[in-house]
Amino acid sequence: MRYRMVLGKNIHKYRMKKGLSQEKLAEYCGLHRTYIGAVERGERNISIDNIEKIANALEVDVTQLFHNERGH
Amino acid sequence: MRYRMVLGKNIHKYRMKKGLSQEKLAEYCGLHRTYIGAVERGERNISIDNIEKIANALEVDVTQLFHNERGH
DNA sequence: CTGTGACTTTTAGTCCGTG
DNA sequence: ACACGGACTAAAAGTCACA
Repeated sequence: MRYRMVLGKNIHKYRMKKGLSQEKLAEYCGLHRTYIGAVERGERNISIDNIEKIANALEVDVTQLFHNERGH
Repeated sequence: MRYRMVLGKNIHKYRMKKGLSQEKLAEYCGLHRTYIGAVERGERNISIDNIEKIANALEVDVTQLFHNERGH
């Protein structure tokens, strides 16, 4: 199960891009700040409804959150 | 919350494309057949780990399951 | 082969803190 | 501002009998 890690990394990336704190993002999507942190670390098995909420708050498409940047 | 509907439709589509029954797909991804059915109908708020399992069983990328075909 | 309602178990998700 | 923990509540996971 490693897609939750990809998701966490991407949430972190887009959150930083918007200059938001975990607290602010949590506020925008109606979730708890400790939960956002855990998701970014890949510790939680997040559900699709919440993935959608976070994507909306970050103003990105859901598919963008699943994009796996491997590589360099 | 409507991404779970998109997901359900796509799971159904790719399952049909492979000529699988809900039972067979359930067997391949280690889930229960009634659960697969409920997900296809958009009744369950499925988590990322299970989305990944289903994508693997269908041999498609996770992002494909989120692709929204609109259009007539 | 699939839909549905009911059900129990597990975990998501919250809220209180700490360093 | 973030990581992490414990305790708690809401909801998802997972199963079943029957239509």
